[in-house]
Amino acid sequence: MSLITVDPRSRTPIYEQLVDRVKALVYAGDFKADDPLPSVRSLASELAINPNTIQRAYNALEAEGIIYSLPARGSFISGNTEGVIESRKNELFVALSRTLRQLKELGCDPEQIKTVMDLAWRETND
Amino acid sequence: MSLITVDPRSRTPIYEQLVDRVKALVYAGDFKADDPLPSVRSLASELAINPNTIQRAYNALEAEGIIYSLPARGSFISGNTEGVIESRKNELFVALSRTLRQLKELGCDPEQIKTVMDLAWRETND
DNA sequence: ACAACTGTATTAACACAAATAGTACATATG
DNA sequence: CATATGTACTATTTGTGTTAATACAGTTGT
Repeated sequence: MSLITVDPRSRTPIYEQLVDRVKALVYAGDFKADDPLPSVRSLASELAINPNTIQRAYNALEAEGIIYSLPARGSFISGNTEGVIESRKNELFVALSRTLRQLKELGCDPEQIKTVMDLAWRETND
Repeated sequence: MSLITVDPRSRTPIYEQLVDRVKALVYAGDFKADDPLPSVRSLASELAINPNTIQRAYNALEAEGIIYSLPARGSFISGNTEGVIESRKNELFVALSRTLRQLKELGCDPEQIKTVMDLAWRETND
């Protein structure tokens, strides 16, 4: 059974869910450099999805540098997961800054923000 | 000329853009309690958009409690902009917490996060 | 009273993207 | 050689967003 799952009832396109799922597995460390992905056909069969949809997702992932595909060989996680994760951190920093700016625009109390953030930080500590 | 604008070339649905735009105007204080919105027909004419699309956006806004509509009278900003803005703050706090949690999961340095946040906070000060 | 405007409702048609279905090719693997 | 791989292509279906054209009931201002 593959780690890759999908919700057919979601409003977000299946191929996009696949992209997000693979990314998440890379971020979580469940997928490491040069790990093999399920073949287009086997994953399609397992998820009861058309192979074309799987390939579309793999194409998008390859375009983003998350995976690479070798004809007649298979598809594999990028050898540079380090860079992929670094890019992700950058995205999150941008999101963080934007959210803070929006809170400030709403005239939110800086003390409250600090409190919430400290709480969120400790919330899920090991 | 109305404050409400739309980008026809965007991939996000027009009615959704309208919803987001009205919300943003409420958050920014440009729209206040019981302010009148453009009529369905006039806004449709001004933006060169079908009236049905405008009404769909207004329906969504009413369902969210952002506006209210009176048949034969017009559509107006909710009398409770305070609660609307408070809800928005809540959304932003949730987003903030989630982003922080994701950064932590990526093993990001807490010092770096603090630095970026302090920078983002001062970035757009008056 | 009346013309002009309001929100609302309905039905039909069109456009586009997502997804499916089916087939085919070239290549690697054991 | 049989099997599995990524890739390519066309056709079709499906759902959603958008437009189009009316229509109704109620208010507003003159």
